[in-house]
Amino acid sequence: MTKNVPAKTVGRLSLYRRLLRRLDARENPHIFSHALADLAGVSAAQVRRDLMTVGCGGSPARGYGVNELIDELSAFLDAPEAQNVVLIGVGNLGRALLAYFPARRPRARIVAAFDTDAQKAGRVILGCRCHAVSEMEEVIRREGVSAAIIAVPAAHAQDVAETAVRAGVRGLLNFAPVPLRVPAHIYTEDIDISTSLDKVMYFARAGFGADDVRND
Amino acid sequence: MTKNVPAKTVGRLSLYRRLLRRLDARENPHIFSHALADLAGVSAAQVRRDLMTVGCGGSPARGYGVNELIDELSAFLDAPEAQNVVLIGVGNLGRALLAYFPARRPRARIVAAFDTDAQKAGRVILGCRCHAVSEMEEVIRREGVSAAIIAVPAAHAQDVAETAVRAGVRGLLNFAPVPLRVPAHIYTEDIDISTSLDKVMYFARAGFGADDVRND
DNA sequence: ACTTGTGAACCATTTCACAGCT
DNA sequence: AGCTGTGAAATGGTTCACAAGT
Repeated sequence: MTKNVPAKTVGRLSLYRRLLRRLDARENPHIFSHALADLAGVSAAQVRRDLMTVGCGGSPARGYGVNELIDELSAFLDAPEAQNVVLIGVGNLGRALLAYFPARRPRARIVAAFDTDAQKAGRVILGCRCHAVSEMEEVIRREGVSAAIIAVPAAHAQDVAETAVRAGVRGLLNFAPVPLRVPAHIYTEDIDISTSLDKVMYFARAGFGADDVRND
Repeated sequence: MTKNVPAKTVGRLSLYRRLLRRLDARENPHIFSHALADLAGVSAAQVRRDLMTVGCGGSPARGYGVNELIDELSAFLDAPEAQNVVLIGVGNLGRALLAYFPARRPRARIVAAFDTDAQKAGRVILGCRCHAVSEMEEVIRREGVSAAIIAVPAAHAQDVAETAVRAGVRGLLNFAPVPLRVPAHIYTEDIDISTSLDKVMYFARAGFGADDVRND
């Protein structure tokens, strides 16, 4: 069924949904592609093409129905039932993620965390039970976890990724500053903060003329 | 001079440099494009093209000199002197970033942090002086800050971005889950953790056949 | 008059493939 | 024999532009 929607499109659809939810649908129950495009910082044609890709339609007279769109996007983006997620690495970043996620993402339940620090094993940190890394494979299997968030130092990232994949995880959100070598059918999203800062520092440098920077 | 190198290429160059630094140049003072490609998870042709773009050369016999490459990449990526950066928003994520960055990025000095919480103003958090947001414009000007890291809630992101830009910042690293509307000559890198998790959740779902997922 | 939906054109980026070097 | 450097081709993604709808 799913017609091979590009990752970039999925990303924008997630953004559209978030922006639409911030709108008060009572004030304005409909929105035109160019208005949503403005909010998202993309072109109107891009919005229409993205929505078309997942079968969302609007009317030339009124545009797209806000609530309708939110529901259709959710039907596309969300799995039928909530998906279980684990966090690997409960350092500074890991704790920030624990504080950030559970609140606003009820469809992705962080069911367990793992850390090599023996002090942390067994404790409950920010509402999330923390286990030793040695228990990871068993817990992931038992809980039917579909994705893992990797927030460990570079040196351990490949290792924990392999363990997670062996246990049946199908998606990885990788904050470690190294690319992971995993089988092709495992989806990996890298969030490389160091590289991002390098890019910002590079383009923030004085010396770019009229600034014809090609961003993506 | 700088010949309009695409942001994606700059990102990979930053990655190559990081990977090369992890190598022990004594063990292996030279590296072939396919070996570096393997480490970076890209094609060998990609590596050669990227290095060519910034004028790095190798020899068909030995490949590229590791230390030489690190130096050439640094000459390209780094500004002549260290650049000053500020952090806006000292919540959970902001503190994690403070703990993460200063250690490993000596070229990007986080010279100040800002928060609306009056409790934090004046204090030194993780080695970084924290100011009230009202002082932001003045501090950014005084310190000659070239980039800002935005780690505030969605509702405040546009506001603080505008203030930072008004004060002369040229690059933004945005962790808030909304796109920023800033002038075209300001480089913005969005790190949208919510969207990234949505993408992982989407592609981690069961039901993708032989997995012909188009990633980027 | 202003919109949506969409084939076609366009553009950026990646990969191919091979000449030239060692 | 195996590499680098690089035009040329291919791929993937975005924008154009316009027919059709209201």
